[in-house]
Amino acid sequence: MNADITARLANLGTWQLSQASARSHKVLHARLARAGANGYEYRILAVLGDLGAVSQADLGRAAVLDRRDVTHTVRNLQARALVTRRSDPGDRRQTLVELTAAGASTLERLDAVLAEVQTEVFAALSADQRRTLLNLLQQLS
Amino acid sequence: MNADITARLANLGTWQLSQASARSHKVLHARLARAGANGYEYRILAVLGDLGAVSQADLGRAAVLDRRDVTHTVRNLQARALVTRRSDPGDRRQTLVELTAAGASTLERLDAVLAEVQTEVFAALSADQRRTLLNLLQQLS
DNA sequence: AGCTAGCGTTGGTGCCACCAACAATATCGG
DNA sequence: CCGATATTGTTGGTGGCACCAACGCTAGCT
Repeated sequence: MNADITARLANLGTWQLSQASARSHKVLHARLARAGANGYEYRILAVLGDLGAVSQADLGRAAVLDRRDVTHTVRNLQARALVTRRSDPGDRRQTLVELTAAGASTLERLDAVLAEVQTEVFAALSADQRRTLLNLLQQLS
Repeated sequence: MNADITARLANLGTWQLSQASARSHKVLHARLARAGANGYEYRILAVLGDLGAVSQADLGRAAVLDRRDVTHTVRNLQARALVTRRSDPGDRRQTLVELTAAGASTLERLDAVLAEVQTEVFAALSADQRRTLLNLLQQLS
């Protein structure tokens, strides 16, 4: 599989990191797509699941999404009746976003997808190795 | 920095892997852009540096690039006089691509950029930790 | 000879991360 | 209180990356 890759690339740590991530993303993206969602959508639903009603700005911070992507994605989720939006009476600049019941059940479904993806992506590692890997990745930041 | 991220995301191994990769990519992309190149271009130049004259198909295999992206990118590199293209007399389906002298010196420059990026991206880890990380990432494939 | 595979071209797509400019609202400091 | 600055959300993008359909030409296999 890796036999043909040129050594100049294969020897780069950043290449190995990006290839591992690309493989992971491929699995995740295919599974999310099959479930009718993309990465931004899951991220937003996940934040709303954790935090309840939250402003778009806080949503973007918690999901690490640019506010323009929050606007685009929330608009799309609202069109699919997965979230609602209302002006925040306490701060008229803000719009509060909240899961609908349909949104909450979609999130549950997607959470299960994400859990399967973790199992699949990290299948080749022991629990110990996986912990080591994730600790090292965190240490990179 | 990570204080605001929602736990549902932060606890996913795939999230941690993609965030680490995104940070790495951000550094790499900024440095390549400053040097006048992008990821696909560096990959192709790197393969040509390793292998010499090579068909586009082999180029794509060695750089892990779709053949259409090979065509697009090689065309662009040729327009910038960094590579040449000629029909392969031994197989008339194939086009051989080769670095020009300008291409070779651009590759040298970019190799130095890539080396600096490795240093920067993995700065937070000891040599031992880095080796462990890269071994684990490889084991994922 | 006929069928299949490989090659390169042309021209895309969606996802992701990133951004300029604007109007409305809130906060801060004098 | 007022002016300056910051925040918020919208509108509408961009480039990089990974991925792909369809075609004509060439090569390999039976």
